[in-house]
Amino acid sequence: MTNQELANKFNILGKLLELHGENQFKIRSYTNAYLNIKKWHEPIIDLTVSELATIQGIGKAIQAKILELAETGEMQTLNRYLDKTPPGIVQMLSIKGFGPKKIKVLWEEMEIETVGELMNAINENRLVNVKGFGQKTQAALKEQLEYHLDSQGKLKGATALGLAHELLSALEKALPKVVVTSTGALARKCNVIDRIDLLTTADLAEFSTALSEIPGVDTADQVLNYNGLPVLIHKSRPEDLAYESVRTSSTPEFWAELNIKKAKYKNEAEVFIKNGHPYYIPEYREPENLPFLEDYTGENNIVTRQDIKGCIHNHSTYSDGMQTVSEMVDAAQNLDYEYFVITDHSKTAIYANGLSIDRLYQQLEEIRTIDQGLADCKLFSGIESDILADGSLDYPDEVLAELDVVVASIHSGLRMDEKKATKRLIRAIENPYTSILGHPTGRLLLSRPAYPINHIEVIAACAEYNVAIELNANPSRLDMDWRWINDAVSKGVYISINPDAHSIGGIEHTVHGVDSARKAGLPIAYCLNALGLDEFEEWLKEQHEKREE
DNA sequence: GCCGTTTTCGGCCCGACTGTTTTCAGTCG
Repeated sequence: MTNQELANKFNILGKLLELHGENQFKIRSYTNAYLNIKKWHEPIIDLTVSELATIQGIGKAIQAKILELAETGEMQTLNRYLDKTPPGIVQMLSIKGFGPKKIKVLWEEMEIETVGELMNAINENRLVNVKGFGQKTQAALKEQLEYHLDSQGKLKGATALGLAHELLSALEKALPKVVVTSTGALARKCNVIDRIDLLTTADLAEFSTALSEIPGVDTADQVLNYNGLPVLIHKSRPEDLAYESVRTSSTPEFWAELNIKKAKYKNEAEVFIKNGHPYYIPEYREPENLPFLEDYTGENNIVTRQDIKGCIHNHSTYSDGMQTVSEMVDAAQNLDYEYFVITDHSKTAIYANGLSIDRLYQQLEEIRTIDQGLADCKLFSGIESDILADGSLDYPDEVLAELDVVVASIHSGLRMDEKKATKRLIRAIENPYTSILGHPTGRLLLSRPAYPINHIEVIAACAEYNVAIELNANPSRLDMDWRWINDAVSKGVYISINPDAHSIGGIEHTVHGVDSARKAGLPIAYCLNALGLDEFEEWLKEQHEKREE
């Protein structure tokens, strides 16, 4: 059990207690335990009682519950509360903008116990008369609920890729002589996936038998699924494999545009070349790329993980990271990064232990000392500065001037219309201290929609003010969306593929960002952190000159 | 439920934002 999974148990327990009107401070204790467990630097589940006791906010009762989870995988207290709460109510707890207090009111006063009943009540305009609710709350809730329902049955790309990988390994073991590959949205490395597509030359009956014997595969519910994700099998004759591989991995719109003749081909590349196309990598086979086919630079010019030389936007224990600056940069050095940028949260991000000016200076000194001791990796200073409501940054200019890199991001006040959000972002982009615009739309895939922005205007502003745009590589964000990359590249804007790492393990989120960037065929030359150290320092010099103009 | 003691129980307590209120409650990052 990972710390995140363990922490989630206490988070849900806290929310359930709140639903059932328990003591506020008890609830706070569980919520504290959730926060502390989530960001602990080693696996909590392996710790002994005396080790657990050293963690702030973990007292006797919570120690016992962790031990119980370690031994049995269950927590009786949690089970008891789950038993006396309708599943629909538990489900509602995961809808953003809708907390235990509001759910409790609806449950007790309206006797709403399922998501369907909730949707009905909203559609019949019945929530506006409930105390504490009103027109706006009802409308916001409807929006969140629709997003929530739309997210059901879907997985983030990184999670689905992991699942598919397991399934393929098991299949290869069971059927060593036949070809099985993933195709469809998995092959395109989509950000969100709702189905596993497999392509095989196996006999279907034999394949189905092998499949049904793999743990996690369920055929009972009409639709074949693996751990809840539907599985679709595409059958190919061996001689059609290359053709079928391109066909099934392309979206129908992209495939139609290609006009491929049905014939025998040796491999995917031949399918494209013999039909007068460059080899389009699987990730790229999306309709949104059709208007930009002329800009396709070819497989060898598209960014890969190996091209990424620097690691920008990382957190440490100074704010909400799990590891120290020194531990983080050591890990980066082991991964052969040429440079590493620490950008902890700024002072407004109180929830994330954002840095006061004093602590920022303290960290700056530490960064400079550590950097002097590094042989193969350059450590830069930075900040992830909150963009405040009016678009200004979070520290005075003379403080920002001390830093190598400023990533400017919005973390609060997310409910904005397009006009307000665009204006707020552009004001931050115009700030001469801003070097990179962080996660431009604030989306959390499958959990929180993006706030709307006019991305054309935002990208144009980045071009004008020489600001790079982040592609946040956290699999929950992947923001900016890859669909906007073609426009950014055409305007000469650098894309920075940043892990937003909060732990050593988070550093390699970078691969998911690369997957997403490849969907737009991002050329290496337009990826900021594909620059080598010398070129990156040149770019920093430009950034700093901007400050003096 | 946790913490920190004046060692046996009282205090604990993000701030911004929003929408509902008419001074506050709920939710979020």
